[in-house]
Parts: sequence; structure tokens; C-alpha cells
Amino acid sequence: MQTTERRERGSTRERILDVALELFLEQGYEKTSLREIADRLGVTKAALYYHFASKEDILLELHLRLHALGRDILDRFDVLDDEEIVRSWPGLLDEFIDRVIANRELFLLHQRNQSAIEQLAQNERHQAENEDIQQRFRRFLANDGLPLEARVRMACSLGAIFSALMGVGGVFGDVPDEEIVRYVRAAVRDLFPAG
Amino acid sequence: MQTTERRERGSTRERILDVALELFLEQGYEKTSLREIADRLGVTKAALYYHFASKEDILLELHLRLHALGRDILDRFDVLDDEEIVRSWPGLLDEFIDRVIANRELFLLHQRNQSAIEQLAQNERHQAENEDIQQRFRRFLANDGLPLEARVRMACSLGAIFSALMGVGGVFGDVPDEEIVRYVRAAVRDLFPAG
DNA sequence: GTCTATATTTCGATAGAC
DNA sequence: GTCTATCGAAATATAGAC
Repeated sequence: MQTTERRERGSTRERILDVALELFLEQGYEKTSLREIADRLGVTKAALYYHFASKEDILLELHLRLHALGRDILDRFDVLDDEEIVRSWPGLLDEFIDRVIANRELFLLHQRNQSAIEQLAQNERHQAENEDIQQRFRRFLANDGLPLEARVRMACSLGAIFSALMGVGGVFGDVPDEEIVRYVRAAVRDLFPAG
Repeated sequence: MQTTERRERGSTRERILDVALELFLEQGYEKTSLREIADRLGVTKAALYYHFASKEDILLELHLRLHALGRDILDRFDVLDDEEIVRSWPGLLDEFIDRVIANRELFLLHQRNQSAIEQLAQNERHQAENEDIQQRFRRFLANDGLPLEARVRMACSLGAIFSALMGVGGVFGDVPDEEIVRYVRAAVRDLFPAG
């Protein structure tokens, strides 16, 4: 119970990120100007620059939150041998589905602004500490130790999850999310008959 | 064998579209300037405006080619009743896979520049004659006549195909495309056990 | 059809007062 | 921490000669 900065709930910095995420989803990153973000927030452009060094930094901050969601899942690969990875994959997918549902907007940001996000990786501190999660997964798919068929099906399963869950909330009509998630889990399970 | 304009092979207009597609994939639509397109083509910006009314028009032209690829497949839905759609879905997917492979770059353009392309739909002649293919598919997924599970699996199957085939050529290591396609077909088939 | 300008606009970013 | 004011750059698009 510190008196100051107990938690950054509702701090300006957080509100900037909220509004930015909102607008980046509506209009895309490039088409969203800092003026729009500031206007919707009721401040001026210059105020944004007190909290972030650049527009790219706002996107980077949002992207890093997505990173954090996937990092510990990917980290487990490093302690598993190839065969164990294949065996534990379906279980990992179940966790993954939960996170996609709980953080749909962050995943949507990544899906709908791929070009902008890829160029984050080239520039900045994004390199030093952060190996890009997508690159890491690509390297994983190129691993000769795993049977090609298994790798293809892994890629398929991720795409299937994204495709079915990203549009959740309207696309399938007026259906509770849980029902859709149940069907997605079943479908993905059929992609790994042995598991 | 007409003497003039026999076919627009290698016409400047076509070369502009080729270079634009190339750069839109490398850098994204927004980060690509008309100057870059003109430079790589060996002409000036002004020359581009002789062939296209705006930068958006270049993207629109590329997008319409993707449209044409999917339209006749979607058109067949209109003459099928709901049950027939479910039954013929796996066969349609097989055709679809062929088209994705044959036109990978156009699909990549759509995948990596979603925000830019969605805003095409709001503005222009894109509305009059063209109902957006994505909207059409969304309406399809909302159709109550089909069992929800079937619709979820349909969405999954498309995502699986995209995810596995878009990265083809490098992502899975040095493997011929045909082999990967074969595994994708098998995987997608497992999503529709009854079919 | 392509060129050399140039117009026009918008955006990201900074300086400095409060 | 937020403001006013402005800079400088870059982009789209146009005008008009060749």
C-alpha cells in the first residue's frame, strides 16, 4: 500500500496504450496519427511524447505484451527433446487457446499489422533482449529433428486456432465464446490423432 | 494476332503491379512510397499517375485479382443447400489449396496488409460491383442453417491452410512444396472425419 | 507515355512556457 | 505532466513541357 504509484492502473501511460490499441485495431497502425490518439484521450500530441519516445515505441510496448504471453510457452521447448515436444504439443495448444481468448485484442493487433510489427524487429532494443517470437517459432519449424508431417500439423493447428478464435464475438452469430472454444479444442485434437 | 495490345504482357501497367506487389510484400503497403516503386522500375513518380489514379488504386487492382480467385468458388455456395455445402466442403478445400499455392504472393499481400485492404472496401468502386469476399465468407459463417461445429471447423481449415502454406519455401527447411501440400491435405481431411 | 518541376498536406518530433 | 507553437521531412498528387 504505497501512497504513490501503487499500481499503474489508469495511469496516463496505460490509457495511451489502451486508446492506441483501440485505434490500431480500427484503422491500422500506419493510418492512425498521434493526433487522433491524443484527441480521443483529451490531451495534445506533445503530451504523448512525455510518455513515449516515438510512435513506434507505443507499438513496441503493445507488441512486447504479446511476447510475454508466448515466451514461457516457447521456453519449455528448450528443456524438451524433440520427441517430447511432439507429445506435449496438444497440451500446449490447450494453454495457448486460453491465452488467445484472454488477450484477443493483442493477438488481433499482431494479425492485422504484421508489416508494421515486423519492422519493429529490425530497428531497436527489440533485438537485444528480445528474440522475436515469430522468428523463434520459424526456427522451430525448420528443425530437422522433428518429422515434417508433425511440423506441418503444428503450423496448421496454430492457424486453425487463430482463424476460428480471432473472429469470435459475432462472426459465428450470437453464440457464447465457450461453445466455440470447445469446438476448436476438439477440431485441433483431431489434427493429432496419436496424441 | 492483333498488331496492338495483343496481350498486356510486359506492359508498363503490369510491370508497375509486379514491382508494387514485390515492395508491398517486403515493406508493407504504407511504408512503400510511390518513389520507391518508380525508382525500382526506372521511371518517375509522375509516370505512375498516368497508369493509376492513386496509390490506393494500385493496391485495389492487386486485391481484385485475389477476389477473382475466390469468387467462383464462393459462387457455388449460392446454388447449394446447406447440407450439400458441408458435404462438398472438403473438395472445395482441395481446389482452394491449389489456388493458394499458385498465387501465394497475392494471398501473402492480403495476409500482411489486412488493415490497408480493409479500408479499400469503405471507399470506392470496390463497393458497387464487388461485395468483399471476406464479408461474404463472414456472412457464411453466421448462417444458422449450418451446425456450429461444422462452421467452426470450416474456419479452422482455412486458417490451417493459410498458416502452413504461406510460409512455404524455406520455413520448413529445404523441402519441395508438393510434399508439404500433401501433408496439409491430409491434415485438413482429418478436420472433417465424416466427409 | 514519360519527364521536370511544384503544389499541398500531413505527420512525427522538438522547444520552451506553465 | 501538459500545454502552445513550430520545425522539418516526406509523401501523395498535379501542371505542363516534350
